[in-house]
Amino acid sequence: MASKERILRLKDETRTNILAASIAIVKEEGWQALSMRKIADKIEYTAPIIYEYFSNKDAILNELTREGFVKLAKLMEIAISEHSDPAKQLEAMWLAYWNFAFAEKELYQVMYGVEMNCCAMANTCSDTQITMNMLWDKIEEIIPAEKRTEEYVDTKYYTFWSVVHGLISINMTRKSTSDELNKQVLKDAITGIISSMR
Amino acid sequence: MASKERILRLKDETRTNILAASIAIVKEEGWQALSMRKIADKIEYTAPIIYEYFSNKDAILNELTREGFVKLAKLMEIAISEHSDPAKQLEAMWLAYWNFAFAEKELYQVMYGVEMNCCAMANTCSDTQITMNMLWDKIEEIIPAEKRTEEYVDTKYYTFWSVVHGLISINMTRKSTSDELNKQVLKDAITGIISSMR
DNA sequence: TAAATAATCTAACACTGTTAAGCAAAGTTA
DNA sequence: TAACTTTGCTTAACAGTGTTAGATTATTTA
Repeated sequence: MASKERILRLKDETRTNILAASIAIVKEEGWQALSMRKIADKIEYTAPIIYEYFSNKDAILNELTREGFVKLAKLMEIAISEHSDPAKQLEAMWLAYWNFAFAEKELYQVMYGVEMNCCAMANTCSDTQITMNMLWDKIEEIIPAEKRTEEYVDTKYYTFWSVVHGLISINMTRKSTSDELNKQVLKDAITGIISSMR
Repeated sequence: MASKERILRLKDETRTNILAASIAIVKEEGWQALSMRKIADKIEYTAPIIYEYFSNKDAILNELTREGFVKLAKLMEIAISEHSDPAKQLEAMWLAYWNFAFAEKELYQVMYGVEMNCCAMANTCSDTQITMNMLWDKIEEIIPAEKRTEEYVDTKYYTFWSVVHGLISINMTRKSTSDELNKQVLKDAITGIISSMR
């Protein structure tokens, strides 16, 4: 009787173990090192066993993504509960989002498709720099002389870059949003930041 | 005499062909489908030949990244040349950046490590939605009633998300920037957008 | 104890990046 | 012209990947 429950509990446990082993491997060696055989090794089984719990590797990644979103939602609820003013709440929520991204870096990566793969973007090659410098210089030019410190230019530069790159990569990973909305957000952000500079 | 030059030119040509074949494959089937053997097939050689032009697969990706930055820099110079007012120039530069990202989607992906790998973020699962809704609702709450249209909330929501996600993913791929600067940009952006809402 | 079922593993397939060995044509030298 | 060297390219292999089918072992049931 109860043995059935025990078995079910055990099955559930190895399912959890698979996920835990996966995230552990990723934390140790990065996403590109995650393989079915390595997971199997860690849970002391052979690879085909995993397919009785997940239909394929993507299913594991999907489940980790789901767990990531659940965790994030919980953190946001906490953030809300710690303030009463809505504006403060919103700010705390975004801060929670930010902190989550770095506290659970690996989860954030699989949730939002950041880097994961290839070449590590090591590229500090000169060509990478050119574009940056062009933008940086132009921003510096616009900022009135009395405000023009390196720090200030840096801040504005990163703000620009973040909003534009963010909008782009959000659009690339989930392609739902309308072009109208994108252009709107983009224009708003650009003109907003520009006007804030002077 | 001249035959040496011809041969060198041919060598250069197959180098170019390798890069062209690579980007063609990626455009047809995505980054995860890019393999050495497929490239070799396309240039009508066998795989080991590629290693006489590039030390490994990463080197190909690096070269494509470099080419991407060169292209982007050129587009930005054009953007500058088409305006005289610095603010307009800067705006045109960011628009050029934006347009480049979608015109040369594959290059942008390898340049900035967007998605590339895995599971395509298909995830329209409910858990994904929860976080979004929490933020969306809170934003809606803050916006004064007279401005509160769905479009307006959407715009603000995406602006928020873009700047935060952008800042995060920039930090994850190139980990140079200081925490000070990050917090500064983040706080500035959040409070800036919040104050712009009401 | 024997049959049936569940749990697990081995072996294999078709791929991946990468390297070493070999072949055949071309160029160089005697 | 004959022998030698270099070049261009291929085949074969290694170790790894995700995934599946079949065999094997262990457990439960009759």
